[in-house]
Amino acid sequence: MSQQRSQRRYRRRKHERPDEITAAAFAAFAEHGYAATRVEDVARRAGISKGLMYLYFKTKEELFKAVVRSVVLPRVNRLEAAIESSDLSAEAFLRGPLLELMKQLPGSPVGIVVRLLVAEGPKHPDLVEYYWDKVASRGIGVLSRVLERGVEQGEFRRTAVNELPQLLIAPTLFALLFKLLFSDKPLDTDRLLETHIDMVVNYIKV
Amino acid sequence: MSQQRSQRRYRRRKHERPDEITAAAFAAFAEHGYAATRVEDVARRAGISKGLMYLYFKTKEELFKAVVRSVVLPRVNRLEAAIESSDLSAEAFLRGPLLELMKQLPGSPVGIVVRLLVAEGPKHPDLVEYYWDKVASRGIGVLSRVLERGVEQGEFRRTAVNELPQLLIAPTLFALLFKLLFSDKPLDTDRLLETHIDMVVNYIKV
DNA sequence: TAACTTGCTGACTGCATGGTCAGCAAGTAT
DNA sequence: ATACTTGCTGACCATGCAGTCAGCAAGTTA
Repeated sequence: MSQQRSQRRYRRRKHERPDEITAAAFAAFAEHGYAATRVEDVARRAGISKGLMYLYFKTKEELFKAVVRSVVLPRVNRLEAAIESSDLSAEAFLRGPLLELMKQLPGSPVGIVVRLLVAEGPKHPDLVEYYWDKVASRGIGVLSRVLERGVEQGEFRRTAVNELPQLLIAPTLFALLFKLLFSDKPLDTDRLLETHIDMVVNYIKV
Repeated sequence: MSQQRSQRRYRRRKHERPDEITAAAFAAFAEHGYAATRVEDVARRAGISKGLMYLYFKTKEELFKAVVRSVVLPRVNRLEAAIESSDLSAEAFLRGPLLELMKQLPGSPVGIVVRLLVAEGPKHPDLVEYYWDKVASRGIGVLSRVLERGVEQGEFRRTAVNELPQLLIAPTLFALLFKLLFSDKPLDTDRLLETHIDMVVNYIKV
C-alpha cells in the first residue's frame, strides 16, 4: 500500500554521469582537499553509489585528474581565443582584458585547482606535466606574444620582461594564495593588480 | 659471547628529542606532504619509536604545528632584526638586503612550509592565524615601514604601493610556487626578482 | 510479457595507519 | 647491591576508507 510499487531507485543516465561526478568531486576537494575527501562523499554529492563512481573512474587519482582537466581546460581555451583575436594596442590589452582576467582568477575555481596542485602535485608528476603543457606554458606564450607585438609596433622597449613574461601575472598568484589562506584579512586585490600592471607598463613603455 | 651484555637499546635524551622529532617531521612532510606522511616514518627518521613521539606530541596535528613554528619563527626574527637595524637608504635597502632575502626564499624551507600551509591551511585555522600574526603581518609591517621611511626622506613618492606593500614581495611567492611545481622547467628566478624590484623602485622614486 | 542487456547498488574485504598502554631497561639515589 | 623513577619500546586495537563484485532493476527488443 505505502509501497506504491515504484519508489524508483535510480535512473540510468550514462551520458551525464561523468560531468556530474567531476562537479561533485570538485566541490568536495574544494572543501576538504584531495587526501581528506572520501570517495563515498563524492558519490553522495553526485547522488550515486560509490560503486558507480568506480565504473566511470578507475581510481580516486583518475578522478582527481579529471577534475583538474575539467576546470582548467575550458578557461585556458577561452583565454587564448580572446587574446589572439583582440585587435587592441598592446598597452590597451594589458590594461584591459588581461587585467580583467587577472582580477577574476583569485575568486575563481582556478584558485582551488592551484591549491590542489600545490598540495598534491609532487605526488602526481604526470598531472603537473599536463598542467604545464596545457595551461602554464600556453599562458606564458600568450603574454610573450603580446609583449612582442608591443615592441614591434613601437609601443614598448625591449626589456628583461620580454624574457620573463611571468612577471606580468606573478602578483595574481600572490593574490590568489592570499585569499586562499587569509580570506578574512583585508587586501584590495583589484587595486594591487591594477597598480602592478600600471607599474609594468610604465617600465616598458618607450 | 656475541651478546656482549649491552647492545644498548636506547639512550635517554629527553632534552634533545623535541627538536630531533620536528626536524625529522619536517623532512618527511617535505617529501610526502602532511596527509601522506605516516607518524611511524617520522619516528623512524628520528630514530625512535612511534610511542615516544606521542609522548612529546599529543597528536599528529600538534606535531605539524610544531614543525611550522620551528621553521618559520627563527627566520622571521632574523629578518626583522636585520631590517630594523639597517641604516641604508630606502632604495639601497630594497635593492640590497630585501632583494637578497627574496632570492633566498624560494629555495629555503619556507617554500616547504608554504606548500604545507596552502595544502592543509583550510583544515587548521588556528595555525593560519598563528602564521598571520607571527609571519605575514610582521613581514608586511617591515615593508611598510621601509617605504614610509623612503617617503619621509624624500626618496620616494607616496603611491598606492604604500598601502599595498605586499606588491614588493608578491613575485617571490610566485617564484616559490613555480619552483615547487615545475622544478625542472627553466626560470631565472633571480633575474625575475631583480627586474621586479627595479620596476617598483623606478615607479615610486621621486 | 518475456527474454535480454547493462547501468547501478550496497554490502563486503583488506589494509593502512593514528593512537594506546603494559612493561622494560637506562639512569639515579641510597 | 638494591630499590626506585621515568624515558622509551613495540605489540596491539579501533577505525576509516579505497576498491571489488554478485546481484538487482531500469530500460530495450521482439
